[in-house]
Amino acid sequence: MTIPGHQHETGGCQRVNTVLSRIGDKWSVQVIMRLSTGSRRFNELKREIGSVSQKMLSATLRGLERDGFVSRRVTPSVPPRVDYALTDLGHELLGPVGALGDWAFANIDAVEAARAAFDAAQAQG
Amino acid sequence: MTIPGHQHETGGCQRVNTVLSRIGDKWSVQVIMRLSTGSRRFNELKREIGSVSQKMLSATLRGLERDGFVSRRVTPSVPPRVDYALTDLGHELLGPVGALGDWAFANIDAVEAARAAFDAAQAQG
DNA sequence: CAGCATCCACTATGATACTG
DNA sequence: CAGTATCATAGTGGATGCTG
Repeated sequence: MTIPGHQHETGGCQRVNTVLSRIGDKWSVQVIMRLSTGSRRFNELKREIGSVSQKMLSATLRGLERDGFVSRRVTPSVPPRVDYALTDLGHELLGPVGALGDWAFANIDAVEAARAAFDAAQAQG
Repeated sequence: MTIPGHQHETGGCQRVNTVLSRIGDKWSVQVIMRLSTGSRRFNELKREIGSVSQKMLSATLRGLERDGFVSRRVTPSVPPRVDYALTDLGHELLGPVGALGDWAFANIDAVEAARAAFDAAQAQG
């Protein structure tokens, strides 16, 4: 992406976008950050994140598992036990995602100020 | 984001997520990458991206402008001329976004292989 | 040229109830 | 505990036609 245009030959832009979309969805980054400190059970994650619904946590985990970022280990006991953890690929992803998150966190004030200024200009003009 | 949990005190996670969501949306990164090489007019961008609709390009640019990543300069002529360019903040964003894009591009084969394996396991199991 | 307005299909998210 | 199934709703994205 540092050399604009160089990946269009192979349709790389659209393919890469499927990964960026997962990063941008509502819960994936939350889950990845939680798992960065160790594996978690389903309801552990749900409690920690708090505001996520069962359905969305389930869907998010399935998406991350499908992409190869998260592993799912089932212990067939009663009650059942399922542990989620980052794969090697998931840990690698943590690098650039963390950098983007850090940047966003460092600049969130500037972004929110820009939004406020824009909205004010709209309301007035 | 490298120190999990440290930004929850100020609700940073939710606020940061609004930035990540913009990165994850369908057209923002495309537009940012195009503008990284210089300013563009509306229809220039539309032609270059190709598959984007007028409505979505318009909405994407307005969103990026609102967040302070893109500037919009109007030349009141006939026909009208509008030039879009990255702001300083937009150029800074290019760093982490480019890194994530590079990572995604470098690992897209692994991700697609994981997807294929997952889908095959589903179809069979 | 650079858009906005309208209508429509599809998706994402959530609330609730149920299951092995 | 760890989900799936169902229903309801809000938002996204696209097609088309119109405007200054």
